[in-house]
Amino acid sequence: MNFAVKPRVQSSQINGAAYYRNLLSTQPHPLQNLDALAVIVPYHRGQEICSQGRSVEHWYFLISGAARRCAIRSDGRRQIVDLLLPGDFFGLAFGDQSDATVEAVAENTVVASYPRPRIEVLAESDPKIARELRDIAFEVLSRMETQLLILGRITALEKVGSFLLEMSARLSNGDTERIALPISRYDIADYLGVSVETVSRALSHLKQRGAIKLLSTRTVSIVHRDVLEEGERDARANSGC
Amino acid sequence: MNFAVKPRVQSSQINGAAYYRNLLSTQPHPLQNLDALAVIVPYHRGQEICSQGRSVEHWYFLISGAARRCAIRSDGRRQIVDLLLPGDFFGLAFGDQSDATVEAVAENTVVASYPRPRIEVLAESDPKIARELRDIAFEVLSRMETQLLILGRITALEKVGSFLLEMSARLSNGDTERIALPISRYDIADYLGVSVETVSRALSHLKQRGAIKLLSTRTVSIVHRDVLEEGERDARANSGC
DNA sequence: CGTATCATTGAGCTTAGTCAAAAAGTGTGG
DNA sequence: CCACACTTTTTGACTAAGCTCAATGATACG
Repeated sequence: MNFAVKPRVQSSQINGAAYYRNLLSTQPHPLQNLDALAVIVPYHRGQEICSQGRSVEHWYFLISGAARRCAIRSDGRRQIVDLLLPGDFFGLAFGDQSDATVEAVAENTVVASYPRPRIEVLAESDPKIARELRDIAFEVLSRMETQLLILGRITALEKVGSFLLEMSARLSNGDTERIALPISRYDIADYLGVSVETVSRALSHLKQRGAIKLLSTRTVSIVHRDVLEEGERDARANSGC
Repeated sequence: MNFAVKPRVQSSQINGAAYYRNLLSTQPHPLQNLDALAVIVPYHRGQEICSQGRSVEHWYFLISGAARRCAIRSDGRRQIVDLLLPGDFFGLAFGDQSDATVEAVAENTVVASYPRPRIEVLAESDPKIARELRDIAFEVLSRMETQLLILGRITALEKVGSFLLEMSARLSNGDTERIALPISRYDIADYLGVSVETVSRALSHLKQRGAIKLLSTRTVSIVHRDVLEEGERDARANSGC
């Protein structure tokens, strides 16, 4: 009973384990030296990666796909407190109070998990590893701060705008103006603390105004970054000329 | 030009330096062993403790008083992204993008600052210190997460309610039902992402309903914790009987 | 090809923001 | 100690942004 969720390895076209291990080694990240300790597991869409209890036992690294960390309120409402994209670490220090669980949001989300006790022990003897763990914590801190700044914005238009900019920055695949949103409108809504309808309306609004293009429902192309940053306010001044 | 802001030591009733150093040593915290390295400085209300530039050079520990970390938006609106209370560390890893500055919010806010390069060097050779730094990072992470959960709440009543509960938990001076709010309504508003008037109304509402008592404008006594947790929703059910 | 989920759009209602003014503290100097 | 100016807090009236409910289109998936 090591894993509460039993993940099936999808040996679709390629030999799973070896392929993912290679994927991990080619992606530069702080714990590179500890990759031998990592267990690599692919998850299905919606599958639980870790829940409150297990989070203290491992550090996780998202190799591919996407995941969300959710907190469920007493009223049944869901809040997405963290969005995990390729290259992100998670699972370090979930608040004691928030019983947050992490779920895969894309099909075939691949996660490497490092056993916490082992890396702690290694950090005791290897200051380089200790420093890397610290750097990872800072990285997570910075991600949370970004999220905090987005949530603190007032209008829905601003929130959606800065969300798109954040996605653009974090999914930077060379071509930064074209974003493949990894999550549904529902997820965006719960991530930004607004209703689904409002997210949809904000996107339509931005599209109508020419700030973005919707190549498909999940693919956004940014036309005018400045409009996304500033929300409604200065939009008149910008579109007026 | 070590300090951009020149703080005057207030040798009010007691010898400043020695008094604060004693205060620091009596307050248990992770970097206790490094207190000899710390520079202890008292600040006036509104005084800047550190700005974006300086934040990378030091780790800070708030000994007494209170401070706020603010980000100023392009539209001039202020967001308080972190509230520092006695026992809190800060200054570790401000996001690159948020040019946040930390300001004292109470008169005579005393802060210990540890030079970052020095402690980094020490962490290289002492795994115990390395671990303590990590623990501090997790502590900050947990604080940010709490803030994220509060900001994610929908109604203003819920936000104010959970803010009071957070204050109650963090200012736990034995008597947890009586809270001495360290910040103004304006600050609360910018911390929760609502307007001042809304904060005031929410407090009045909670008072009228009997969930809290306002002993003075800045002193709140919690009567019914459950109402604060749940916001409006179940309030009828609770007060109805 | 049908079904379920996701996305968009509209109409009415509620909440919170804005503007404005009064009330309550706070601190200063006479 | 009081009067004064200043800030903070509260309350009211109006307005607007976003939520809810509801219906329709689009997509994905078996």
